[in-house]
Amino acid sequence: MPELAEVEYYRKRWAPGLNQKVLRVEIHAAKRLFRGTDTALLQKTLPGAILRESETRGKQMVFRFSKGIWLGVHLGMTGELRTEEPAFTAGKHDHLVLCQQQQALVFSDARMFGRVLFHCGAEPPEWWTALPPAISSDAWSLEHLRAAIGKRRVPLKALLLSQELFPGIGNWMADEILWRARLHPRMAAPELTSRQLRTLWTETREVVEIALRTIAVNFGDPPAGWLFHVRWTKGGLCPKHHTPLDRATIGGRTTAWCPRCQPQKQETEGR
DNA sequence: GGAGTTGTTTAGGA
DNA sequence: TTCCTAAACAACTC
Repeated sequence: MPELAEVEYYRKRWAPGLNQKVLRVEIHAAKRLFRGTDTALLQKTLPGAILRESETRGKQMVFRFSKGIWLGVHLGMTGELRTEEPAFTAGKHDHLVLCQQQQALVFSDARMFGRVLFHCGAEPPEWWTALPPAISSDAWSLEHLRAAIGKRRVPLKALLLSQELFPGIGNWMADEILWRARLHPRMAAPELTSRQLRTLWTETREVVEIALRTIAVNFGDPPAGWLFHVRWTKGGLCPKHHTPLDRATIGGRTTAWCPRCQPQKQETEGR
């Protein structure tokens, strides 16, 4: 489910556990969610540690504890965070449970495309520091985007799904951005006029900003009139012109677009 | 029963 | 080497 705004929403669901000690850890250590993670160290170190703060970057979350502990969580396709009663016992898909006095912090993920990372030390782990600049940050400038895209020939849709370039963007947000920018998902970056590139940049930031204002707060829907509301429905219509949406697999993912707003052949739209 | 799912990673081809 | 694509991962819903 989660793209950046949903990730932010789930991060906050563990907020009740801030400044409280972890008493006990339940873990399905053999699951692939923990691939590459030192689960023995996690189980040994986390009890007694106090949850201090948390942060998201794109789809990646980090929870920082006392004792220099960094717990990374990626939700994959079906992951979610929630809290339960302190005496909660882990169910089939509850792969990590941090039991505290007031509540249990639960990470569950049915499909297990998610991931848990663990690091212990004064310095932040490489998996956190190496993340690209956030779309809402000053560093994610038009120049940054132009340079990062380079001459890449892949369809725009595939570019938008690349977490290096558009951290936190996923399938539905990519479609939303291209629809608002009036760009066909199969266009390639080198075909864009400088004006179209600027529009792509502007609309990316706009969609991210609005999504964080709406979805991240209470898991609400994006505003009315967004493609989001029609992109999966059979016979979905463009919110602007009520034109039937086109659909195809682009960049390996199901993509919906409006043939009228986003024509395959872009007319020269001036400079 | 088959197809499809808001995500990454990797093997292998061009 | 670099860039790109398709398949794989796994469980659930329609």
